[in-house]
Amino acid sequence: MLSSLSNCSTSIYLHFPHVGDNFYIMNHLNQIRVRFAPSPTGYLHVGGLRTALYNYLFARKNNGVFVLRIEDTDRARYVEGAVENLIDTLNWCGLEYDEGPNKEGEYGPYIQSERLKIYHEHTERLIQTGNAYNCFCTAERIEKLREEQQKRNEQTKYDKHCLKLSKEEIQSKLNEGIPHVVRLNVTIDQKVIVDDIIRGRVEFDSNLIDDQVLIKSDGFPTYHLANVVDDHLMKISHVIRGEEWLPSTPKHVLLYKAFSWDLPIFAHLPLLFNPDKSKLSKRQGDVAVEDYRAKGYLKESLVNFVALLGWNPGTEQEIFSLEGLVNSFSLESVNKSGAVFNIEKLNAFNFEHLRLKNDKDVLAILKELLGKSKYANHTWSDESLLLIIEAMRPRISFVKEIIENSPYFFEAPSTYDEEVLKKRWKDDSSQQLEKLIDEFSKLTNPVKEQYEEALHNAANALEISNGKLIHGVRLAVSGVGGGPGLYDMLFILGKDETIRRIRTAIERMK
RNA sequence: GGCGCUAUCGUCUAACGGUUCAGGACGCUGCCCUCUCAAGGCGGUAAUACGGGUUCGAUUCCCGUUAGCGCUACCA
Repeated sequence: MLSSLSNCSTSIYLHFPHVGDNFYIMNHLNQIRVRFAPSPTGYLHVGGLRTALYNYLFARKNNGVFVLRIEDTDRARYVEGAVENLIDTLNWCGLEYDEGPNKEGEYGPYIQSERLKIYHEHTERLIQTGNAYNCFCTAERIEKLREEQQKRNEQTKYDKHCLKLSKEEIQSKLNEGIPHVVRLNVTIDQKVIVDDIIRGRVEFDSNLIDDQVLIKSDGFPTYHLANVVDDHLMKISHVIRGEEWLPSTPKHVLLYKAFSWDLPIFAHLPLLFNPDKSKLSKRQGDVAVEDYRAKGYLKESLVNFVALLGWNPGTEQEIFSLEGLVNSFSLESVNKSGAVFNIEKLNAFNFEHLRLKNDKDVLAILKELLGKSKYANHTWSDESLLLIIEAMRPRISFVKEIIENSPYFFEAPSTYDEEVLKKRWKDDSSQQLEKLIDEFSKLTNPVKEQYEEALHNAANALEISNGKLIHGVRLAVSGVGGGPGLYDMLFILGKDETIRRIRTAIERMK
């Protein structure tokens, strides 16, 4: 496919800074510096989280620096409060950056809209060296050009029309204040090589690369210019980003070349997909980290799950803390192929991480949820909430399920599950439970074993099996057929409440 | 259309040419345990897209086909 290029007059063989098997030993940079460079569109996409995470892990693993840079060069997409939200979400995930907004390092500012002067100075250099030029073409002309090219089934690209303008013409147009952009002057017939840690060597034909706009007519740089200038100035050693950037990387390579700058090392991450393998999008479920946070996912599970989408430690371990991920992570073991974001597995991770959490943390979450629930006016002692947590933890994947699945710990049942009623409540149930109430009444401050003993006594006296009583009590006390062990439930509810609920049930079954 | 990337169970993945009738996890499912629901234990289900090479030997290397995805903006 590249045979037509075999007689190219020039080839760019770019500096490929790897030594032996170790990509990380670099000649020109002695410090690992990576960046996460989102555009503030309002929320953190889970794909963005994965990119941020890999950058973070790589930095931490290699004693490097993790930079957060805000790419807000598209004024049309500006969203109020997006940067604050982004930082908040990143912090919630535990991905603390070393340099960035509100945490200035040597290479700031870290918000691109505050770096306009830098981009213009660099663009001026490019124009002077002939690597870029002013373009005064109207949107209409470009549109028409594109249409014609499409009609002829040609590659759609700018025709370098304004490159032919004389110095005088340019100056006079500039003086007239005619709107213009600055374009990259891509030389033809070159082979542009991108070396990527994950994908190996990828070659591009420069004839297929458009004279990319570098500075828009509003004076803001495009991503292509800004990211190259900033990555260089911020001494970024490794550019770790999504695969959607791979096709425009040759443009970036050409820019580095035009500036006579060394290349960073590239690593293009595989994409995340919807269940139908299309690019992960809002239409098919939640894509914002904030959504998962709101739904009660633990940051530990989200981070752990997302880490394993495209990377694995080479062992069979799946459950990791953030520290564990740092220790095991390497860019070489990142996969090439995209991965489906599978909620079921995320849920399973939440289940696992929920049981790894200590009681105190779960208690804090539960109290927060209760405060936002219909039980906001009630208060429970930490002691009893801890007992509820202990009873429910093996049965849930989310803390909120304690409230959803076992409301009977917080209020008496108002209805009884019909199916269970049919199956477990017989004609003689009421009478049997009366006997049980007698036994329970004899107890003072009973512990769970005493409930068991009392129930046993009642069953013996009635000459029935324990099971007969147990199911009836469970239903009377909880309204449902499932849940923690009966005696645990009774102990948590307490003697008085237990008896009250059994009485209510007997009354209502009449 | 052009360019590029990718291709192992439904999904996430392991296997870095040969201890593989392809391993683990999620899901689904059977049994055990059990006062229920879970959890847990022990099983089961299910994959190398297709076709050519290279090789004594290909999931693994090469080529092609097919499919999926990405990019093709004065968006990132």
